[in-house]
Amino acid sequence: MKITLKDGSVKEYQNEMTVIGIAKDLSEGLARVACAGEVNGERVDLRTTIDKDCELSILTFDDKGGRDAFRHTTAHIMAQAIKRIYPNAMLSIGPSIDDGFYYDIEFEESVSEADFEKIEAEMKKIVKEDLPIERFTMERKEAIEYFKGLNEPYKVELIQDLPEDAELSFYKQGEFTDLCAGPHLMSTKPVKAFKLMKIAGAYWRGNSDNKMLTRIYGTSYTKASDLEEYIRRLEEAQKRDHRRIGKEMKLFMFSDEGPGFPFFLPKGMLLRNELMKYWREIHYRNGYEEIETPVMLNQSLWITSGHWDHYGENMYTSTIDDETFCIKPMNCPGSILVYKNEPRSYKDLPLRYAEVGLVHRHEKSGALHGLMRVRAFHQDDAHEFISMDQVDSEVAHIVRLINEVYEKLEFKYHIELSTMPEDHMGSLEDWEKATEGLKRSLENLGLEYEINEGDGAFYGPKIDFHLEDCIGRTWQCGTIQLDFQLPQNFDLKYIGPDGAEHMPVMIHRVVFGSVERFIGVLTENCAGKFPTWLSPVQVKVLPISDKFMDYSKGVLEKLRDAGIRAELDDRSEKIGYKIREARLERVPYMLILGQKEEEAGLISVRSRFKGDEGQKDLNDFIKDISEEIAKRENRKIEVEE
RNA sequence: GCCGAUGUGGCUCAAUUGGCAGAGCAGCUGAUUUGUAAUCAGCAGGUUAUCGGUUCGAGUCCGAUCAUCGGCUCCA
Repeated sequence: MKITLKDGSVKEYQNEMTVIGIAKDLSEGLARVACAGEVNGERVDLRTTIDKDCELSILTFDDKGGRDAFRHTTAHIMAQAIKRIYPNAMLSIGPSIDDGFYYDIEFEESVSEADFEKIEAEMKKIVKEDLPIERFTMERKEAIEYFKGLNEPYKVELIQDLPEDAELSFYKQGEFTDLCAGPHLMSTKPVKAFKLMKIAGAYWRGNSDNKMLTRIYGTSYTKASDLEEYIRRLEEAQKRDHRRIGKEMKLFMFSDEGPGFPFFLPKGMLLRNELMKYWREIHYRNGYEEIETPVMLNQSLWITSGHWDHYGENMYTSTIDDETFCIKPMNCPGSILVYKNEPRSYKDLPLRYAEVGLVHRHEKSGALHGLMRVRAFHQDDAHEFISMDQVDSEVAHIVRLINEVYEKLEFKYHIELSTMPEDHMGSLEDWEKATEGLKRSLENLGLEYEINEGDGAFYGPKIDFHLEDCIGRTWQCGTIQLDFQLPQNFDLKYIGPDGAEHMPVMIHRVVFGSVERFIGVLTENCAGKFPTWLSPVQVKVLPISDKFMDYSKGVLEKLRDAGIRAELDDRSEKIGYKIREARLERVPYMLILGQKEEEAGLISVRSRFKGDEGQKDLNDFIKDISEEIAKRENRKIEVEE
């Protein structure tokens, strides 16, 4: 048989071979680090026998497939350890994930992180026992009886839900056997470096009507040093947490009196206002007109829009003169009222109404997360009224706009297309038409996207833009939603070139999403070192001693006259101390002023980008920094921090 | 909302089996007048999240509530 390897070379063997056998034949070194194999694109065990021509890759920990096998084996080791300590624990599922693995387990007793130590100790023993891992299959009936006998109801349910003809594979290591598709390592021995990370509740099958199981997260590496490096990286990432930086830089705060309601502090307001100034410029340039609609509107409006039906329990309400008013959770009905305020013509389309609206949504207490998930936030919304044949060009127009903003701020993002949810309005036909329209637009633009089945808005499918936070969680920011429902509910019309009435299509879209969330992501992306144009304080003036205070005040005044956000550190402290503090405040530029500068009529510039930039003429500096700000440059940091 | 954890000056954290609530930083006052990541000294700052209980005695033990953190569910 002929085996085609990853590098394209072909190996020939007379007899059948196992994957590990071929690996050994290729090199002993490779065999030692091999975790799994991939035969014609399908992941297999190292113990799998190959008896015909195929393409084969040997997967190591450096390959995703190898890493998955390694972590999955670690999950089994953890489960085995847990069954030794808690014989009555019932196992459900335990997959590998991006940076480790987890196992969902029902415990009789309450287990907490305090128990990790003894579980890890037992895991160490299992690794040391060097248990060979064997794979075998069982008949469905036999398998069900087997797990019933072990009192593993979740396993029984998993088997029962598999198709009748599915092959049921099992992995056995020592006294422990688990239902598992594999692949797995050859033995427990290579799992040298592992750590249980956290414990959390997780609903069985991800359904909140089901029982909550205990999920234990862990991770593992082939070397202890890699595990340490991973933990160190996590700690580094935590320093970028926007909640921490927001506190350090005095950008925003929260109070027990308003859970989920952010307070913006002076420095945070400067940042937000700059961001919105930029937003208004690009929206004006892209043909948007800004409006503002009321924060509260009569409940009847929300009944017509469908929000009351689909979302009522998350809306804040108030009673005024015996009538119920709802605090808006979205801006769209307000925009619709503006649309209906006058007769519309096809010549008005696309009509783009932008609104930075303050919306309130009663998010569940457990869902709140810093600025990322709040109960009151500003949506940089726009509602567009277009004709059916403008869908493609308008979606492309918006995608380009979002892309421009994300690139300006150097964000990485991925796109998801979300389709019809169970709880929805409107006909299947409309949904298909809208979904196809969005797909077509993305494909015309040549953009990659994932499909997120059933995750659309109740009134239409959507394109979502997801940004990453400091520890790799993704947050939906930009979104483009196509809507045929609200125009119907509100009986929207425009007069076409044929003189007849037509119904417009609505697009709901945001670029930042929630301004608050966007600031959170932005903060974590740059670790608080905002580009100069967004920095709350752009220049800090630092006199060497009080003797140079007058000169420094003159410099400060000139900076401020030029529209630069500058502050003076007028404390009687040493220069090293003032520099240290300005750096902790993440101020991009420091001007150090002493005898030399005053005598020469110059300034000494120290920046976060290049460190000491030497002496300069103040007017030259103002010219340079003003240009950097006006162009909204993202100046690169060239010095070691 | 659910599971688990946490809550002590503005911030970061101490406080032995239940036994006098403490430190550093920040703040204030004074001295120092400083050349590129922390000058020195003094002062002030607390109903230990809130409410209740056990106890001679509670930051510590128990219960409830609130908030926060990590997940799960949810996110129109």
